[in-house]
Amino acid sequence: MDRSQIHRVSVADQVASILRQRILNGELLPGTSLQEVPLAASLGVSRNTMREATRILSLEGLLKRSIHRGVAVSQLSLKDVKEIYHLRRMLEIPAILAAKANHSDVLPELRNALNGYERAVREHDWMQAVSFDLQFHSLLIRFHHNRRLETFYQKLIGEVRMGMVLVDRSHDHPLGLIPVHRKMYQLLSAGKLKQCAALLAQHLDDSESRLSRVMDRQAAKRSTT
Amino acid sequence: MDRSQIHRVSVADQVASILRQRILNGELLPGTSLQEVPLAASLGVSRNTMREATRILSLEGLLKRSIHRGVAVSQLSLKDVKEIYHLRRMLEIPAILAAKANHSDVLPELRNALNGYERAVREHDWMQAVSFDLQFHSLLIRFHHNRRLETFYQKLIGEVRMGMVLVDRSHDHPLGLIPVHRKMYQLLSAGKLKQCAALLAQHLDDSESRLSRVMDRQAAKRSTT
DNA sequence: TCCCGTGAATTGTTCAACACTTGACTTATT
DNA sequence: AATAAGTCAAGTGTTGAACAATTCACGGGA
Repeated sequence: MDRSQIHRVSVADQVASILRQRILNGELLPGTSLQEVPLAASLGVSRNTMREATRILSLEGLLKRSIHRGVAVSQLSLKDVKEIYHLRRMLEIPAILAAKANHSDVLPELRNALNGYERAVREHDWMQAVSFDLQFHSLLIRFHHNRRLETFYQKLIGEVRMGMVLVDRSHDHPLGLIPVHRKMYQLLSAGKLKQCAALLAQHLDDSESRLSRVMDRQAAKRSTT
Repeated sequence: MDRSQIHRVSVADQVASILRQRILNGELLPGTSLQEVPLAASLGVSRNTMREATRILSLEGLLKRSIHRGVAVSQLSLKDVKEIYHLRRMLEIPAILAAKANHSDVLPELRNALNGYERAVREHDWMQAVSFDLQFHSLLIRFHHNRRLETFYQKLIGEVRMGMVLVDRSHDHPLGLIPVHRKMYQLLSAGKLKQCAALLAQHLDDSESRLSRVMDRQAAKRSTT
């Protein structure tokens, strides 16, 4: 076997990563059900390994496991969106307010995410724009300096992303929102934390209603099918 | 095999529950390493099932998995305690402040936990006192009305508990803290949310320093062994 | 139409084998 | 004696095949 690169991680973890990526990229749409045998075969791993991988993803919330009925890509409901954005507000806004000048090591990374975001929007690369958008927000959470919080938030972001990639299909590109991130970055680096927090709150409201609209449309489409 | 009880849940989940309970009860102390074969045999399940179970618990943070070196019960470091209590403050205090009279369905349950706690303390049943204490705090989180938050918080509480059961061995029973929960309950049901929040903040500080002390002692003991 | 067997398909679980790592122990070299 | 290299057993990682248990769709009978 090849295995050129160092495999410090187990095959099960690698399989989980591959599936995670497919889900977050929108290759596997919410509701898609996954069958163990064909999927394991297609990736060249055993069924047991595939089961470990799906176990991981179901604990992350990306897959939903129904006993004796297999796993399927999770579907966000409107209630889920509400819950997630409640949490985003609860976590991101205090993060901004906790951003002291002393730990400004995050700023360059925010700058980076911002640049990537703006470039992606210019090039109409929606998927990448989503990536950088969410990366920007993840970086904000870093101001809390709390590893557990970061992994929890990352899980939330994964769920959000699962919904956001559907926006592409809804032709509802929020191109008008481009300047918000830039503005937030400017306020943040100027130390105007309260203003930045206010802007963020507003931005999250926008984002939530946009995502809700998409989920609603999806739900309607499903019920007619 | 017996299997009298209804198994709506998979065996792997049941095994995970059993191990979780053992860890949270202090039967399996932090640092204990678990071997797949004997453990699986002792519970009468296959190695694969045991692996799924340990996978679950390691994603919950109760077990730590080192590739090719097996799993061990997680050890809380002082940094972990700090992180966890940072989060507890961040989540519990706003929960209190969000406690409106309109959803007071939690109050009776709080009352219940309170009674159980006080009884356990009177009877010097430390383990049960810890259970009711943590249940009380978990109920506070319910004021957020957010399922994701509750499961996340539950994970944190699991980690806290893993440390708290060590207190028993340290002979550091915080019996002087008995009235705090009662007082918090009274303030809460009287609608004096700000006062309650302030008391909670203080209580969390106490709790954190007590736990830190225990972890410190444990770490010292480990280094001399 | 409704209810109930029946059976194929799929998941849940077990078992046995082999591959790969690790850590301790042994041996060789200086 | 100290250190490095080699050896080996124990344990985890992964596989493949088998069987058990459950679900769901299908079709026969009241």
